[in-house]
Amino acid sequence: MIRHKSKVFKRYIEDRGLKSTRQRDDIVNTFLKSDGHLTVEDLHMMVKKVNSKIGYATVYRTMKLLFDSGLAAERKFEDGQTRYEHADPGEHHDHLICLSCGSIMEFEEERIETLQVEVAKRFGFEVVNHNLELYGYCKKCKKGKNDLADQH
Amino acid sequence: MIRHKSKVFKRYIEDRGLKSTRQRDDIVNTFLKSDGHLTVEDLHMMVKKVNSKIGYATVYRTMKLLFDSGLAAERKFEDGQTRYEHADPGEHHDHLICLSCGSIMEFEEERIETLQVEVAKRFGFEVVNHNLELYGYCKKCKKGKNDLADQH
DNA sequence: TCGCTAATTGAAAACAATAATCAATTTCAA
DNA sequence: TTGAAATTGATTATTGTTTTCAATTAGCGA
Repeated sequence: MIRHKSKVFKRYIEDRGLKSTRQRDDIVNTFLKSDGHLTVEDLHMMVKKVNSKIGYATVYRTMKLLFDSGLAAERKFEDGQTRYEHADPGEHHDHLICLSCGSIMEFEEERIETLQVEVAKRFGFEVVNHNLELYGYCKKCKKGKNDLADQH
Repeated sequence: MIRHKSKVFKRYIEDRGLKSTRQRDDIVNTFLKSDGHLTVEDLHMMVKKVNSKIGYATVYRTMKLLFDSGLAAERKFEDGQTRYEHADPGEHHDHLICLSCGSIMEFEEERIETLQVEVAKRFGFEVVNHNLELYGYCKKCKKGKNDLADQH
């Protein structure tokens, strides 16, 4: 899987006359091996373990390339920091975000998608993509909150 | 309506020992008389017509107060600029955002809300609020796009 | 392999949106 | 009226991201 995506990236780079560099490889590999919703800061920290003198700017630039190549998805949640996650073609999901611990969960719900398209149609609107985030408290944090409340 | 909301704000201000000032009144009135989804920049421009020497910072601060008082809702779309719209208690809606002309339309779809809660329940997640934005092309811009495509 | 040109890098500066600082001004309760 | 506390506007700081630019590097062709 990673191998394949690596190839896709190399192909993307070659196709537009860009160059393959050590830094790009390190960043791409780190991203492909990772999991979750990572900020540029997260990625920079991770890549530095492999290649200690990689700069922030290079991470930003490479993540843009990964995004453009279709391998990464950019997510902008309410905290204002862009996060990157693996993008799988044809796949789409939305997020549950815990306001207490910050954990991010993914879900798919075809029926919501269907209704979105239906609503858009009412407006003569053509949907290209969408964001749906549910903010609240995850199972663990909700429990904590209730325990706390119980003490009163 | 505006009268009433004005009162709510005055009440809010008094209740926490804050002071009523000319600047705040000007900003609040401008916001209450406005319509749509306004950035701080929009609001600043509008308020300056009434009170030409109001600073940016005061607009930021007052919008925070309007938000805290429940009269304004903060929306963060993908362009990274916070927008404010009127908040009506108990009311909630989502947005259609045109990628071409930037127009923002509102919609309500109870069935989507219901499904959201249902999904959250599957995760043991307690939803506090949510964002749903559909990005794409509005009726007018879609038409323009097609007309353009027809020429080829 | 060498050399050259264009792409890339990292550091630093620039940017944009927002927040915090602070001296001067204003509000409002006593 | 007055004085403590809040507010203002200008400016500076901050945060996340992008751009600039001189130095380095990749990779094609000889």
